[in-house]
Amino acid sequence: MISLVASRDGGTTLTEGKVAAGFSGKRTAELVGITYRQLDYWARTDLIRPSLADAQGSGSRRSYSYQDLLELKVVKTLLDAGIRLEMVRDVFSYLRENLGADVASANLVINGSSPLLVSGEEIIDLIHKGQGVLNVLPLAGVKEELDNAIIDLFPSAEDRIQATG
Amino acid sequence: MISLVASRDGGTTLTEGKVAAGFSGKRTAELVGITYRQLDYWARTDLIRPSLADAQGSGSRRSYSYQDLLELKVVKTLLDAGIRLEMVRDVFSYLRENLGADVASANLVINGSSPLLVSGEEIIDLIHKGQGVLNVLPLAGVKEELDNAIIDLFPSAEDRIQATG
DNA sequence: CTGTGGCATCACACCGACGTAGTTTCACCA
DNA sequence: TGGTGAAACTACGTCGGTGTGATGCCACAG
Repeated sequence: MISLVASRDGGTTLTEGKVAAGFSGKRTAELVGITYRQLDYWARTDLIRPSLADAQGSGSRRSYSYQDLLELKVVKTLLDAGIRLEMVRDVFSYLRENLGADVASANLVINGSSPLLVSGEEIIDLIHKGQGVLNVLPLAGVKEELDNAIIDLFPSAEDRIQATG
Repeated sequence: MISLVASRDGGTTLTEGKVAAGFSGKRTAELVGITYRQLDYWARTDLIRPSLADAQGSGSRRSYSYQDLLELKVVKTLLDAGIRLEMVRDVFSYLRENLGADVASANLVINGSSPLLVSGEEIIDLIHKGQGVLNVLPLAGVKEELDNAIIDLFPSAEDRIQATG
């Protein structure tokens, strides 16, 4: 399990120790590498909503958690791999129902519309018994890319990213 | 390498030994499990064209080879797995340029837009070094399903399907 | 307490990948 | 050697997933 203690949106200045409110919509899009329009569309259509503060009409602000960013990055990675958004929706709704929110390490394996979280060893079995298409995504790489993007934008926030699992 | 010696479209009757002209559009769609509209669209947009006889205007007939059916079934399987047609196009154009037409056994592995044909053992390496999404499709299963569909429609054609590799 | 920058929202357009319906034209059978 | 059924073609509609402004509105700075 991995968590970011503090982010750098809102807050009067770049004061150390300030626990910010999360990531704004625009910043989230930047960090994840998607357009604001995509982020907006995905929120409206219930793919991924900001867990810290949802929109409440014009002028309000969405606020995304670090966990949200991770999930968004997973979506983006799957899209880049040529997977349809519809399938991504199925995957996430399934994961949310059948697993905790700790979609963190391990590998995401998609077979049809029933995804799994498995270790590297277990994947081999799946391939040998493999019927149909197997989509394999190592989540560690996703986290790494995201953290690099964050550090790239906020160099001093480096120490705030802590590995707990 | 796997080849079907004779099919069962055209030809006066079900005469044994008759080497037919291939599979008609409608039959091809049935056997592969797609709609005629999809088959038509894919032909028009240069995804997969009938290699035995292309269309020559209204009233003409397309004629698909067994190899065509295999490729069409691969496309269908990838689509069912939630992969966008655009990615499928990239995969096939790459395979046609960098490999022979013997897209037969082995496993199809897609990493970005540069697919590979590898054995079961080699896949393990790819996963360990895995960056990004890996799409794995065992082609043996695809052929099996196609052959079953053909035998299902033409029971007496069973002996005409020969494995040569 | 108020002005305004920034964010959500809206309206419109667009493109790929088809579905549906109607039309044209050939291939094959009688 | 025709007729005709079936296959290719055309036209039009649709839906998801965006891009592109324009507009409305609130949160926060001052």
